[in-house]
Amino acid sequence: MDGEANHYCPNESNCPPQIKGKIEHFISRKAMDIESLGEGKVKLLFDKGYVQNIGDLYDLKYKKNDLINLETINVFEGDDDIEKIPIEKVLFAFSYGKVSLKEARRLVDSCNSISDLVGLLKFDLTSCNPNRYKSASFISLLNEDGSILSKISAINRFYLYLDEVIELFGIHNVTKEVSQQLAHRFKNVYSFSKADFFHINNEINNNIRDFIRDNGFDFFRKLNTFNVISFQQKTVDNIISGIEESKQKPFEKVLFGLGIRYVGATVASNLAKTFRTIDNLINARIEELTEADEIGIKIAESLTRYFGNAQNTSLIRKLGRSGLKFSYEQSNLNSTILEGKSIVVSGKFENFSRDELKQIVIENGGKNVSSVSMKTSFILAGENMGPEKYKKAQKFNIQIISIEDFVALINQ
DNA sequence: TCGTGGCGAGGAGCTCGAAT
DNA sequence: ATTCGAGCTCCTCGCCACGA
Repeated sequence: MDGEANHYCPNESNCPPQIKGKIEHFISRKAMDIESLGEGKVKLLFDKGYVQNIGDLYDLKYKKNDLINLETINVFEGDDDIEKIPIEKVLFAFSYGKVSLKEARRLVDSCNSISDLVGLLKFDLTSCNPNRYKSASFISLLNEDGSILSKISAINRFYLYLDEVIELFGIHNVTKEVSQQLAHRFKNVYSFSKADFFHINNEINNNIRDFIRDNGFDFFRKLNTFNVISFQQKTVDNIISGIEESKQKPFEKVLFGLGIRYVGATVASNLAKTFRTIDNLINARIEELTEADEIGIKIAESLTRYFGNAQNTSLIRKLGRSGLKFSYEQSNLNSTILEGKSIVVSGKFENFSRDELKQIVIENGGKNVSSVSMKTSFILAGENMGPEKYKKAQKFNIQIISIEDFVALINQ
């Protein structure tokens, strides 16, 4: 879109990054706040076909046993350095458990050049007491096939590219071309499991198949170029209970979670209060929408576009059947002491979270705002309030009050 | 058992642009 | 012209899983 920093993919319902982004938005703190799920786990669940849209999250409880022990090596998209592997990780991976990553790092740190390192690996450590230096047995392993050391020496860098590591890895059978093919293939998958790993290698070269089948996955795991994401019992329990608890979230949070363009937390809250139910909102015409507080033509058009898509309305029906709230529940005001006041909450508080304080503001008739302006009534400041907010408060002469003063004000 | 490392939670600031 | 929310990035710290 012209003049905009953000580009919206027109292929909304079939573009994987956009679908994953919508799921991430839905589970985020400001929306449904589903604990223990985040970017990495959402991507794994999506890539493995467990979650194709936000509605599928509510079916995960039926697949609990499939999720436990689900594991992937996760390649982050757009990471330019993904191919560069520090030499200590290469040594760690080649040691097949004989040397720790920490120990490999210590070895590398003690060297100023690759020839120092090769020298150290070739001579010094083999004479050490193996109990003091676990590396010793590893070094003798490297020495059995001098070509590993000589190749590292020839490369003369403290990092290797992925294809160079693969070339070292399958040292007797892998050609330069095959290692480049493999490196390219790994770079261009987002995540893969042990089964995917065998599949890739079977495709490429039968000669190295057996070797990789026995050692490959663990080797790449050790290389740590890829992040390992795994679902253990505790994680799965936390995710399932987080998803169940999200059914208690009020309508405005659900509405925000749908990820409709221009509908953030505040707009969602206004819409929920004004239209009361999802059906009223779906059926509202543009002119009815723009009559609502702070809703202009852009937001109204965005809403009608969203609700005009049958996939979106069927998703909403599915979420409704799962037990999510799609009608507004009026919260009882504790007082009207903050009526007409715009309040900024900033910093850390010992006994309250910021969200709790914002809820207290609403329950007492006040309005939460996120940035300081001349219209701000006061700032409720905890430890380490934003320095820019402080500057603006000084500039506009806005009162800054402590949590103690705020509590006293509410309890008047 | 303890150290390590990644993910997620919770906080911040900044820019852009919609609403008024 | 001004206000302030949306949408983004960045930072720190605690939790969890894994390996030595």
